[in-house]
Amino acid sequence: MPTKKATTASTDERVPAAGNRAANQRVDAQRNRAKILAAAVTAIRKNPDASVADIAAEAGVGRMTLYGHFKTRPELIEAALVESLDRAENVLSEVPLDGDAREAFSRVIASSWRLLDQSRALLATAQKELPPARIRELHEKAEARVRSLVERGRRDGVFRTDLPVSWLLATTHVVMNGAAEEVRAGRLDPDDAPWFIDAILLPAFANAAPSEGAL
Amino acid sequence: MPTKKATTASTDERVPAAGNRAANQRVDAQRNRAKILAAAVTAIRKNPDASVADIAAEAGVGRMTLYGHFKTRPELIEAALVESLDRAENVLSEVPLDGDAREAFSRVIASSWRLLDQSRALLATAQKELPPARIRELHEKAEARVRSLVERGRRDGVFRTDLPVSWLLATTHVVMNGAAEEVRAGRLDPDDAPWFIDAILLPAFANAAPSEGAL
DNA sequence: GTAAACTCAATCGCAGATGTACGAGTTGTA
DNA sequence: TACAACTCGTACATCTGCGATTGAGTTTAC
Repeated sequence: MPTKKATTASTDERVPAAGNRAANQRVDAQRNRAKILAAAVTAIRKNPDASVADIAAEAGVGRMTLYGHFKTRPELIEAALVESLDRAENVLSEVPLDGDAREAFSRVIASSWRLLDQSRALLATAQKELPPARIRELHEKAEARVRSLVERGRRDGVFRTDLPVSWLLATTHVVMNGAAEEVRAGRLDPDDAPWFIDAILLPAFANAAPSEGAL
Repeated sequence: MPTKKATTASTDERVPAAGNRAANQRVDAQRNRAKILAAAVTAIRKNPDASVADIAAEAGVGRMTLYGHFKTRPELIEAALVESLDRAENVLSEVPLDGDAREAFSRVIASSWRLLDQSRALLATAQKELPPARIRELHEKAEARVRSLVERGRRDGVFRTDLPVSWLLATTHVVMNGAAEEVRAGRLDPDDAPWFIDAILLPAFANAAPSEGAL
């Protein structure tokens, strides 16, 4: 019996944010834990198939030290994803969403696209090893933010209503990912990326002008 | 000593396209070869990490039969990709590119996006196992077709010129992939997909109308 | 200063994939 | 019909990754 599902509803007190952690964990252990999580993100970005040993090496700790903090590989991946999304949430919650929906949308994009670039390799890995429900759950907060913004833009009459919101969100997602890919390939300057994304998405999402009509 | 590299410089005459193949290969062998190539595409689409054994099973042949046709896994992947792109090329070469650039663009999209969906998993796998130069080489034909169309649209004044062509092509690519992803997730009807893609890309690529300006 | 917590190297068993070797059965072709 | 080509199962060697254990040494906390 693989004992695989011991992790699901385990009484592991380390996963929830913080507070009880400092009580029984030594400071160097906490440091190593943080180093490992950061290393997971960067190692997987370099090589999506990075092994646990690769991540440990990237973190500068022994493989067994890593296993001391994370019993299994999926547990490590999940913790890294949670941490990554938490940081993203902190950044995004600072972005003001009021005013013109188009301008707010641009602000969100400018703040989002780099974060997305950093964690998308990790996300792809997580999708292979974590249950899809867990993935969705972790992404809901970030997606809800953009969704409500787009919906407001539609109510305000500046965003088109002839396409489903889900398709507009999906488009936003892939265009940002595409920009990240172009940057990586050296065909796009990172500083230009937010503008390039805006230049595609704003006309694409705009409510059709009465003069030109569709197309 | 593992004697691993005895295979490297073999004088295998089977790789080059065709012509000498029918001469010394039996018809059932050719059929099996075709079955294997088709199976590679579908198996990898189902599971991007499909093993050689998985592909052989999907093809309904033994693993050793597969190895009789393709000495190594990369050789199999490359052959499958070449075959897949060849079929795509056959379809796309039928699409008329004259007339209004926007309409021609829509026609290309309508013909492309399903093909792209079918081979994108294979492409992702190939990118892990084949040298990048080879990948680029195989894609040049298809990309050149769309590129020249976009460039003509710019000369005709219907497509915008304030963004690099490479970014427009990259956007086209990711939006089509996004549509494929939405279809797979069940959030988008396959029959609607071409229209949804058009609805995003045509306004995004349109030369800015003088009445509304740059939004 | 002592005990507990932590780090980490070495080693093992297990599983899965690739590629090779052998060999016997089957089928197309001349 | 007879031969060569082809199929394909079994078995094997190799490699890689995961996860566990042992048994140290080292650092932190009390």
